[in-house]
Order: sequence, then structure tokens, then C-alpha cells
Amino acid sequence: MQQVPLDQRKQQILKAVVADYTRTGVPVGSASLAIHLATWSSATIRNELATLSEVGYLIQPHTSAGRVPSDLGYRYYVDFLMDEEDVPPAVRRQVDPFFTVMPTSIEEILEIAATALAQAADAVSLVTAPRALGVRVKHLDLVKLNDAQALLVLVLEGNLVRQHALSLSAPTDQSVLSAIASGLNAVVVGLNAPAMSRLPESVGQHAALERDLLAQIITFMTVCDAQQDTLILHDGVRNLLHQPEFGDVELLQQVIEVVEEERMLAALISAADLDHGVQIMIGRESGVAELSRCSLVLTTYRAGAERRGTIGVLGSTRMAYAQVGPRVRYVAQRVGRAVGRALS
Amino acid sequence: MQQVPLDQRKQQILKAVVADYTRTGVPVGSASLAIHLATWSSATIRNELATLSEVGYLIQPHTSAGRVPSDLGYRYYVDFLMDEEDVPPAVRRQVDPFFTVMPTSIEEILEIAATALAQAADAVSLVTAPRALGVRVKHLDLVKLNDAQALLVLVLEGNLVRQHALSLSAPTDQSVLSAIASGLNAVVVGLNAPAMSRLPESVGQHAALERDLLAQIITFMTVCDAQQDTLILHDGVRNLLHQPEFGDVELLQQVIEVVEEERMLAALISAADLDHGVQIMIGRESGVAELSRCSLVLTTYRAGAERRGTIGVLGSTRMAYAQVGPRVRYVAQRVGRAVGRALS
DNA sequence: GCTTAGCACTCAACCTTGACGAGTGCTAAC
DNA sequence: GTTAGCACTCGTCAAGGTTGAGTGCTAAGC
Repeated sequence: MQQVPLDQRKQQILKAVVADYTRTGVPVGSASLAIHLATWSSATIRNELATLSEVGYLIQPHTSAGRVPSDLGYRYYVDFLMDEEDVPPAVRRQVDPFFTVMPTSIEEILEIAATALAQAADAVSLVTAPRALGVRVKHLDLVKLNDAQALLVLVLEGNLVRQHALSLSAPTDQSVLSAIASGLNAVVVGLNAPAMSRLPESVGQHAALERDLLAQIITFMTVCDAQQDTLILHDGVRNLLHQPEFGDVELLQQVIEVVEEERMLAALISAADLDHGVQIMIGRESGVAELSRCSLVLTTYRAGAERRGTIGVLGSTRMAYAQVGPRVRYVAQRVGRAVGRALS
Repeated sequence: MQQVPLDQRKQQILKAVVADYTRTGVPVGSASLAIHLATWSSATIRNELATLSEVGYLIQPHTSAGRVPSDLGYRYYVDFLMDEEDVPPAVRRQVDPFFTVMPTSIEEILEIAATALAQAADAVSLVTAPRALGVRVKHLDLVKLNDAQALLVLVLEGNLVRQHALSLSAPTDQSVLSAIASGLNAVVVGLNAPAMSRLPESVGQHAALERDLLAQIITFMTVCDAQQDTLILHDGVRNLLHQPEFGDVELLQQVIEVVEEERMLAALISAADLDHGVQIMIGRESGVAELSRCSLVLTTYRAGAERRGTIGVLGSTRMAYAQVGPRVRYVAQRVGRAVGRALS
């Protein structure tokens, strides 16, 4: 179904339908619209509703019911009709305290952000870790575990700490490991995985071991890079429960399954085109059948020039897009700032 | 209501009621019991059901309905009648692969355990980190963040890595921080927070700074100790959705809220008496009104002599206790082993 | 005295029915 | 092009009736 241009009056009526339906959750009829849009009689509005249904912007659940916006109708609304609302002070006051505490690790910030956004948008919040297109090392350390293994502790930019067991080709003393660690620290700090693999061959007493460990470290960092995309925090499943459209347990089950599964969300998020502010995916636009009655509102948060992550919400298609967009952006901005602070 | 002793036949009937109701979810009547317990007629069973109702082991949803076990009935069943079932090979085959991967960090193991247990028990799984009654330090490191702050990276026993920002009273070079770190490593390894506070006063070049930092480290470790109790992972909310008793969205909402909130669960878990195998809390026994129609099956997993954590499931009171207990124990054993490996 | 067949009774679940009303599409007049 | 009017549709709701599962009680049987 193609998007059809609408005249002034049809636009106004479509907008009124979306507003009313978003508020009440009940199919809206010509009579109640006539009260709101006093310029025209209910009969005129009825005629217009009929054409809006014909071109696919509205749906009639049954013959004697009012109209409900279709995915396409929401799309038209979001693209051309919506007036975004400012984030109300009450919501700001609700969100801000979350970011006054000063956590050191990015994970903590993200977890807090998920809680804050779920509350602010009254929906399920989704947050991914910031992608850095090659995370840079800030500090590393090696701790002996046993004769065959050493623990790599990696402090990445943003104070993201990662640990991983490295295998040792021969029993090695902690003092040797410490020496290697400080040697590596001297050359490796500020580098990402690709840059590290271009390092010159090391020389010195433990060159072979050092080379071996470095190779393992690079492999692990590449894994870290890849994992960043798939880490998705979520919160606020409870917010779906009080919405009438999720009274149907079947539907609810499908949605929760997708959220808990994470895999599909990761695919969706990485496919999202987030270069231009807020991306809104309405109903079937997501391509995930289970989410056909849900919408996603996603945006990026930026911490510094290169690092950006995705943050957004998942809710019913009947969500207050005019409110949710700005709120997601607001939280994104706070997260970006908080992550930026943690990075410095 | 007190627990009343029952004669042989009443026991057999109560057991049959629990078995039937657990299987079908439908109140069970005398007729269907008479088929199963062919020794007595439905009239006799009816008389027995009446007395079982009188003493509070059974409940009648309404006059012409069958009987349903009360919390007390389940309690009697669990305490005296239940024959625990072996974990079937199919479930073992489902659980085991989760633990064949060899993650280094305890967090990863716990997350895996949550997923595995949710699957194995078809309920919401709950997992807490292992408590060590005073976590011991294995290694520490200090990384300069800026003139006023340094990042403490703490590798605890079990390769649990914790990071925290420490404040610096004066601008300090990374080289000085590294020196202090290696100095502290020499004395601090293997100690828990109380033991660290009994360390002799440090002497040497950076004694004042070192003392200041050590105090901050001890504070942070105490916080870590306290936090361990409250960290609860959960998975498998989706498993509640296909159970008929949660068709009521109200109920479901309350339960999910408690699970997402975590605070109440933490209190429950820390109050649980887990010295003797599996602890089962049935319905209102938990004391949490929102969970009045849920049961908890908890046990400890042990990794080494001193370290133990809690693992268990939250499900409907109508759960297959005879199956769930052993499965929780089975996963607990795997987790203990995996955590133990990570500790070594 | 315990057990059991029989029976009257209860009550949730289900279906049917009809009234109601929200909302529509169409038509004819303005 | 707009609108009042009207016949029509169809979901919702409440009332009434039927069904059947299950009970408690009683009286006869072992």
C-alpha cells in the first residue's frame, strides 16, 4: 500500500483520530470527532473517514465500529502531522535523579538508563552499549590463575572492564606476567584491536610468551567488539501489562518472548537507520511478526565523536508518539553525557 | 491453621488430589479420584475429601466444584507425601550444554545458570551471586582517570572483577599509582575487608596516599560484600505466561512487578533457611501478598567450603514440586561445579 | 461400624435471546 | 460541496434457561 497525499481536512481528521485513539484506546467514530472538529458535521467527517479507510490509513474493526489508525496511518501521522511535545517538567524531575549519581562503569549507566527510560516512556526500554568501532585499551593486567592459565583484566575506554582467561604455553610466574603486562601497557594503551595487530614484533626476555599473549588479547578484543552489538539491556516489561491491548495473554507472551530472547531485537536495532534523529518503526514495519502490534522508537546517544549506542523503547503501536520521541531523545542525551563523563 | 496428622487413606487421597490438580489445573472431584484409587468408591472418597477440607488441606472454589489443595495441603504433600522424581535424561541433556562452555567470570556462569534453570523448571529462575562472607582480594590495580580520580580494578576470589573510582587528594602520576598498587598487592592478596582494616600502618614514600587509598578500598569492599546479597539475576518470565492461572493479567502484573523490582526477592532469599537442602515456600508462606499464588523453590549451590549462593525458581503454587526440587538441585550442583572451576 | 449406592440439590459455565446503542452508508435536500 | 435524516449493521450487555459436574446426606449393605 502506497502513501497517498491528503488534503488539509483529511489531514486534520486523521490527526484527530490518532490523538483520540491514542488517548482512549477505543475506536473513534464520526460523532466524537464532530465535537472536536466543530467545523464540519459528523456526516461530512463520515465521508472523509470512508476515503481515509479506502486509501488504507484507517481500519474498521467491524462494520458498526469507529475507526482505528492503520500502521500506514500512524506512519503518515508520524511523518507529516505530529507536533512533538516538550518533555514535561514532571518527567524531567523523574529522570534527572537517575543521572546525578556518578557511576564509574558504563554498564551501570546503561542499566540506570534502562530503568529511567522505561519509567519516562511507560514502555519497555532497550539500551545497547556504546559501539566504538574498535574499542581502545586504557590499561591491562595479567593475573596468574594456575600453571596453564592467566586472567587478562582489560580496562577499555569508558572504564569498561573485561576479563578473560588466557592460556599459558608454559608455567609462568606472576612476576613475569606483571612484567609483560607493564611492557604491553607501554605500547598498547590507546590502541584498538586492528591497531594492535599492526604492532612491531616484540623483543626482549619474554618475547615469545609476550607475542603469544598479545595474539590472544587481540582475539579477545575482537570478540569484545562483536559482543558490544548484541548486549541489550531492557526494563519495564511491567509497563505493558496495564495496557488494554495486551490484555490478550497470547500477544503479551509473544512480545515478552522476543524481548527476553534479545537475538531478534539485536538484529532489528543493528538494522535500524539512526543517522537522522529518532527512528520510529511502526507495527509490521519491523518485519518481526510477533511485534506486529508494537512500535519501536529508537535513537542514538553519542558520547564523544566516535562512540555511539542505541537507546529506545518498545511499546504498543497505540503509543503517544508525540511524547515518546522527545522523551527518548531526552534520556539519550543524558546517557550520552553520563557515558561521556565516564569516558573522560 | 495447624498441621493435622492424617491416616493412611487420607494421605493417599490428598496425594492423588495434588497429583491430579498439578497435572490438569482443574479442581478434582471424587469421581475421577475413584477411577485412580479404585479401592474405594466415590462416596467414601467424598467423605474423606470433606474431612480434608475441614482440617484445611483442601479448598473448594465453589459448592459444586472439585477440590484444590490449599497452601497447607501442598505443605503436607511436600513434607510427607512427595516422591521426588529423578531428573529425566532429556532435561539433563538440555541443561548440560550450558555448562560445557567455560566462562571465566562468575557473572557469566550465573547468567547461563538462570537461563538453564528457567528452561529446566519451566518457571522464573532466580540466581544470586555466591556469598563469601567477606570476599578476598586476589589482585588489584590502580588506573589514573584524571587529576582527582583513579580507577580501582579489583580482582576478587572467583575472578569476580569490580571497578570503582577512588578520589585522589592530590594529582598523582600513573607511575606512582602503579607503585602503590604493586605495594598493596604484596600485602593485601588473600585478605577480606575486615582483615584489611587490621593491616599495619604502611610506611615508605607514598605512605599517606597509600593509607588514604587503602581506606577507600576497604570501604568499597564492604559495599561489595553487601551488594552481593542483592544481586539477583532472573530469567524465564515467559514461562509463566502459558500457565492458565496467570491468564488473569492482574495477577501476572503483580508477579512481574515483584520480579523486576528485585528488592522484595532479595529480602525473601536472604530470609530463607537453606541449611537443609531445598527450601520450598508455598503461597502465602512467603509473606509477600503479591506472591500469594506463587511458590518458591530455593537451594544453595556450593563452590568450595565457604562460598555459597542461592538458586531457585518462582512459579505457580500448582507446580510439579516432585520434579522442580530435583531439577533445581541438579542445576545448583552444576553451577557450584562451574563456579568452583572459575575459582581455582 | 465402616462402606457404598442413590438421590436431591447447588452452582458455575455455557448458550440463547432480545434490547440497546454506537456507528455506518446512502440519499435527498439545501 | 455540505449536511440532515434514516435505514441498517453489528458488537455489547443483561436476563433467562439448560446442562453437567460435583457435592452432602441418607439409608441400606457388608
